[in-house]
Amino acid sequence: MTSKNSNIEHFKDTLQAEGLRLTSQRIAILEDILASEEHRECDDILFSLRSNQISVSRATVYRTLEILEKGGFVRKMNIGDGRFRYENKLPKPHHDHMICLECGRIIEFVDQEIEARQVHLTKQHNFKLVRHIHQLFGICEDCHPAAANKGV
Amino acid sequence: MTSKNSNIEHFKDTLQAEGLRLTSQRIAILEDILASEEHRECDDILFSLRSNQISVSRATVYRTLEILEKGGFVRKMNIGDGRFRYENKLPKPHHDHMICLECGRIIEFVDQEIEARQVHLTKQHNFKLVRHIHQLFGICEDCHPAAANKGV
DNA sequence: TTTATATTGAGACTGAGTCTCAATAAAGCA
DNA sequence: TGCTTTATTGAGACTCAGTCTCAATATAAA
Repeated sequence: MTSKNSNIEHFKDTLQAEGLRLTSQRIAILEDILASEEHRECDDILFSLRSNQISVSRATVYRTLEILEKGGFVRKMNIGDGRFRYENKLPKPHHDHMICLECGRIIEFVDQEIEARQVHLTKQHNFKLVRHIHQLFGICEDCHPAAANKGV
Repeated sequence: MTSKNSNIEHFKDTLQAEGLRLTSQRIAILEDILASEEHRECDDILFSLRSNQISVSRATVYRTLEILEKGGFVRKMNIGDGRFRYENKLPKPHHDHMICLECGRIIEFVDQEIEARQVHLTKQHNFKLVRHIHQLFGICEDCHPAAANKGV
């Protein structure tokens, strides 16, 4: 609760710094995102709000998501299927994703060696690294039970 | 020339194996792709064909690109800007991409350590790795000349 | 040739996301 | 508190890449 409130406070500050207003829609959207650990697309968020009797327009969700992304509250990601997903970014360190091609499940991972190699490689090309996308597509253990039984 | 013809032969075989027909449009599209080392979107290919007085419909380009992708002639990639790009894949080993946020330039790279870590990480999660996307976004040396002058 | 059927082109359609604009609601001020 | 200014909202029009439809055409095999 305290942390939730501090997030709302932080959001309020972010808005104020940009001359934006704190509206009930924006708070509702932020709270919905903070309450989820999933990687959801706009409509998932919209339907989640509606299931809580909160009616917001799709345009407002997109608009708020943009503000939240710029403010570092949300991470916008693209897994190549033509839709963007958004994940709660607040308490999380950087990570990349494994994506199951069968069930869509997303597993987060980080690897310091890979991170270091990226820096090394970009330096070699005199390329200023700003951000990266690293996605491993495959089949998760729930979707290939035979292999799962062979043990890790 | 010989290699180009062998590619067309290979394409012919691929089509035959699937019960598909060899049409002038399909050959023209494949030849255009083989002649380019760029990462182009559909319309780039379409305009390139037109500049050679070859008129093909956009739908046919998309349809052929799909066949070429399945046949391993072409790699379809998504750099997150809402459009797909296609690159000639034929003589090339696997590689990933650095993408300049300013000029759109694409630099190819491979790193065996990263490849190995990916395998290692997916094994840890009992995840069957099928393919991956690794994109490093940043500013290429042509777009930050000051930094370039400081040397590599 | 003829025939069966895959392919093509033109344009309608789809779907995610953006834009427009009148109505509404924050926020600062009297 | 009420007033005023102006940011925000919602609804739906719009955009744009990509897909689908279907009649006309072209390929491949007989």
